Amino acid sequence: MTPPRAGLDIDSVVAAAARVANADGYSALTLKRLASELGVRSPSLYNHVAGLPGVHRELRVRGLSELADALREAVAGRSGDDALRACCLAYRRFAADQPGVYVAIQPSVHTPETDERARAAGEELLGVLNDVLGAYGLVGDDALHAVRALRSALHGFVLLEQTGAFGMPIAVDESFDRLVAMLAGGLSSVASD
Amino acid sequence: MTPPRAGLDIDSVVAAAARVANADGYSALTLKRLASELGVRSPSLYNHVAGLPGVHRELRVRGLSELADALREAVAGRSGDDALRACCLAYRRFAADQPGVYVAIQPSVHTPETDERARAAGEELLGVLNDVLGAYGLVGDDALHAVRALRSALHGFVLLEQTGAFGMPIAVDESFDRLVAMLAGGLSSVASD
DNA sequence: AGAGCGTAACTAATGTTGTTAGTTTATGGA
DNA sequence: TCCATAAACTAACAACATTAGTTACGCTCT
Repeated sequence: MTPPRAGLDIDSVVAAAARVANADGYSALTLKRLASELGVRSPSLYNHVAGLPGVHRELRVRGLSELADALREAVAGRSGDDALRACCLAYRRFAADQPGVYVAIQPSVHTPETDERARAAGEELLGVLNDVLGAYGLVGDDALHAVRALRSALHGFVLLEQTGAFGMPIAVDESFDRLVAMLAGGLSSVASD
Repeated sequence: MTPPRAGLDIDSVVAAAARVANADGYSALTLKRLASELGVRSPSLYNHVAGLPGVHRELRVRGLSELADALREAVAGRSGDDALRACCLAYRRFAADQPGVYVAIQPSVHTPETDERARAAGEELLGVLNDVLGAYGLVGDDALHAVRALRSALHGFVLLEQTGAFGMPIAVDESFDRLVAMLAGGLSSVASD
């Protein structure tokens, strides 16, 4: 029979979790579904991850890390408005390509941040954003507020788009372009004060 | 004994749902929890709402309507940047005061928009935002893109704040003020083109 | 090559939740 | 006062996560 020794490991489990979450939504990511995806019974997954919360944690860490990589790569060799724009596009593309993983990345209200790897990956991500804003000459509080504005705008747009809150998807690309332009303008005006 | 005729109706159920969601998070809103909150067994709730999905729908409709009211009230008698700022503050306050309801308001990816009342309440909300932006002289596509930018920024900020994604809550009020100022500036510059 | 051990898979069983079906009984209107 | 309606109940079932205990593959070491 097939079952004995399916050859799973953490990576293959997390990869399957990403597939399921991206295809059918984060809430469809159950152990049963994940197990069937891998040709295995659900208890077997406990040999590789710490239950469903463990799957969520692993997916979050992997997602944060991948997103940070994607942004870093998009920004490489650019600076100023050019870097900002590339960063924003890459951010949106990531969320569009991996909607389930993007949801998995988000911290939940009632679980502060217990995982060290997730914290580190989050720092990594913030670091990239800070580098992008560095070109605007923002330091101290200005940089803090700017990165919050950037994150808010990106996160909000991506989430609204993903949930279909914009209604008919008319000219969404154009809307995003204008949002990015508004951010660029806003950051420049703060920097020049 | 207490049980016979507890005197429930849809409103009391939805109100209890809001209490639970706000206090312990949206995911803590289970029928069991809700029933115990109301001094009743879970099947009894089916006399008033269509199961857990029904609770979610009702809470969403009520929340959208309340938010629209709050924004309309905040904006009343104001215009321009003044109205925009009041609107943003009210939006953020609503999310802070009723975090669980705010989550309930969001559409989910895999359920387009089947409820007519929710659709109407959503339109209502959009109407208020459009009115606020009306003062900037935005029409047609400009208005569409502007309202999307406004929603993105507000939604993103509120969600990041709510989930604690900003880390230490340092100067969050100041961050919000600057975001609103950036929006006001961005809208003015678009309008004057 | 064969024995032995670690580990990945399994089955069985439990607790929680959502849900349905069927039953009882309070309450308001004839 | 009686009865029809509706609001509560109990009982039972299905889906899921999880734990405990069992089986058997496959690598390593002689």
